[in-house]
Amino acid sequence: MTEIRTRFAPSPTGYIHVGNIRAALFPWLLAKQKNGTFILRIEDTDQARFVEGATDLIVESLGWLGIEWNEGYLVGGEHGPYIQSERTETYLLWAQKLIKKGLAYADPYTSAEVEVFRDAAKKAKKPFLYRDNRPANPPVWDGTQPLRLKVANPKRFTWQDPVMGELSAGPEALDDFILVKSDGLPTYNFAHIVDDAEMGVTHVIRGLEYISSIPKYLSLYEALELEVPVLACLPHIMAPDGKKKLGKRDGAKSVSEYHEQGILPEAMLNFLASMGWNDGTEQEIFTREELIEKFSLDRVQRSGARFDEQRLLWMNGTWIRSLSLDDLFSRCNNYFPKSADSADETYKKAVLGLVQERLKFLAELPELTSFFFEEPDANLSLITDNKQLKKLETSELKTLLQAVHSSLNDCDFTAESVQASLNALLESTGQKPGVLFSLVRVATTWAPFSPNLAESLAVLGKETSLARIEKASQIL
RNA sequence: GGUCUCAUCGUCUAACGGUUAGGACACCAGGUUUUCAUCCUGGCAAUCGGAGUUCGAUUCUCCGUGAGAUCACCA
Repeated sequence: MTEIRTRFAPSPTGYIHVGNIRAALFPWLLAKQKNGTFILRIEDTDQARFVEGATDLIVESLGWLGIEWNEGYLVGGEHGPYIQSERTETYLLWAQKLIKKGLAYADPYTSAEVEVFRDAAKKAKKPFLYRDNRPANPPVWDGTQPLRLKVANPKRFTWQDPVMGELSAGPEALDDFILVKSDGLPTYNFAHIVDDAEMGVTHVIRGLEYISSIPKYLSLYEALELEVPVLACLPHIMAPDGKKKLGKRDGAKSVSEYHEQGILPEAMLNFLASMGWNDGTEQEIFTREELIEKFSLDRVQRSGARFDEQRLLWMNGTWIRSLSLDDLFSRCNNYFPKSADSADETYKKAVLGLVQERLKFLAELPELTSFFFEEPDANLSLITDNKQLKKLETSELKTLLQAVHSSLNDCDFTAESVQASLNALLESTGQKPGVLFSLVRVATTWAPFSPNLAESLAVLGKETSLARIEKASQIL
């Protein structure tokens, strides 16, 4: 059996957004599953769109998700270099082969002249094909003109896509496209085919936007006499609101933005994979090992899927809850509120333990926990708007708080003993839990919602809890 | 417009041609001595339309319709 070799070949034109990261995920899963090789290749033949630092961003995003490559950019390999701008000699070699065979020729026209052809075709209501205007006697290519493929016999191509099934397109889809630009650099159309062949790529997996160009690639493979790898197209991820392909213009977030928000890489991987793929069972949560084990191209969905952030958040929440406290804590370094900087680790862990089950993403840690680390500002509307507390007179509230204070004063402040004291107060004051517990909660946290009361007080400690209750009874 | 592709709850999806069309997210209601969350229970909700093949069609075929992609010296 031949080794499976897949690749991700991004262009360094900006950040990687969540709409196109699957073009890395799926080929990586396949390579991992088959003990094959996953290659990272940088496609930087468009100088105009090159963005400084974009490559680092790509590397960082892949690294965060744990999509590691064992050949290619930075790690090297037998088929390098893995940056297209460093491979121009190779492309020129292949271009010369085509010229010798009479299958490539210099384009003598300026882009303005080509534009005239295009307009003429439009006026005649015919689709524009460059090959209809092919020059009879093209000049010798000197490298300053674009080099075009000569499609010798336009025909219908039929091919097998593991995701989409049998695909075909007629000769109208074929044209004399540009192989080498007048700047001497190859086009994507040319370079990626040469590279995939030289690098021994067996499965080309990419977004659906390439599907219309595949007949062109097929004609080039034929001209180059190269074996055609498996060509698979992945359906688009659509914008959450619209029905368009998710792109940066529709506000597609970068992978690193989700990283910063505190989405777990496990959740992101799980979510991305389960958009457009499932194993046929009712399983929703997959570990990365399970994904590697179970993934298959023929179970990839054929239609586009909308990016549903709520579902991502749900999935992230379940992943957060599945982590051990220590593991979760190790990931929260940059997410605790500023006021927690001076707090000790044991305390921070205890706080984290209280909110673990309600955390949907790490960046919401401050709003959930700040009152554990700093004195909260009193917000009396929490009492006046509370459907239980607003029924009581201020004096009654004060009396209650004083009762709580003195009762808790005799308590050793484990969660159990705090609960026991509060329960006893329910008896002695004759108040309903809805009143008493809400009051204590507000007085100690001044937050619209907070974790389990007894546990919160236990973590807060006797001194702080009593001081806050005391202070609250003065403010009222 | 040409070419190509797709089509099941609001969303993500399952269903050898035979199921009361299943699950999950979201939403709604109830329960877990207070809030938010978790957890549990229940509820709402779908096969784009029309022909054909078949005893039987979400599934196969055709025609519509809708949606998307692509038609660059971008990838």
